[in-house]
Amino acid sequence: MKIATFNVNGITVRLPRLLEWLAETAPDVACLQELKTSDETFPAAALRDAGYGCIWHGQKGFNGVAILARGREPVERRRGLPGDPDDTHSRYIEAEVGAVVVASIYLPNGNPQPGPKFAYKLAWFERLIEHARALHAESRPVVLAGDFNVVPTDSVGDIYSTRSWQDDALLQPETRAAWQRLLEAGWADAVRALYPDAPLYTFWDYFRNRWQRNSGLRIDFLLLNRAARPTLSAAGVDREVRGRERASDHAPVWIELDAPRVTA
DNA sequence: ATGCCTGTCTGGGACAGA
Repeated sequence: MKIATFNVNGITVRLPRLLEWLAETAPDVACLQELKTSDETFPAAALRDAGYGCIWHGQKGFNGVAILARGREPVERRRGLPGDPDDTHSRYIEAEVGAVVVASIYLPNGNPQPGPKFAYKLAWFERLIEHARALHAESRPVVLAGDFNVVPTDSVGDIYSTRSWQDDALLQPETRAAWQRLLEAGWADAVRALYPDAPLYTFWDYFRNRWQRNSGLRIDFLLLNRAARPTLSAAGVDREVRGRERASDHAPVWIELDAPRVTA
């Protein structure tokens, strides 16, 4: 089963690129972020015509997450994280697709920091860690996929250079500490697990020719719980998608899971 | 030193993104 995550940066303007990528790579599950459109204007018909059932949590103008499943309907389990009834952002949706549980996550950016947006980011991260605790304990395979808005380390495997990013919310110690606590609960960073040292950038800013210079950041991830980890067989970043006309500033990331093992 | 681009909603600027 191929599971992908793709921050589309506006599904309306990106629809041709999204459909093209779905046709080329045929993921069984695709988690999308930054739909930037309301529930009413989500292009469900076009995606169904492309062979994908979908659930989505939209929001006018910004945020928005979706889960697509090839040839089937995702069974929604939850939209929005627990822990803050006043949180109006559409950043989390969770579903069952066959034997697998999948979450599409758009963690807050948090800039500028310090400030209320950074505080919101850290608080949202805490809610995710808390919710993920129960997910990790499930006996079924669980995949947390999305844009986590964190650069895990200063290494060239995660960022081309920190010079322009020292004060950015994505690199702050508090952000990285939250990321580490999430992983320490047992989640495996799937793509990194297969490629321990390679640059695995998933985002290149639109300006300053950052794509052309390969000045990228690794901020999109697929995390696996204990049940999913042994089934991981392949992973990658569809970098070429970032170089196309009218591209998102993120590239799709994907993993391949073998059929879940049956325990005797 | 700086959203330098891009998308969205709007109604030409502002906000958000990372």
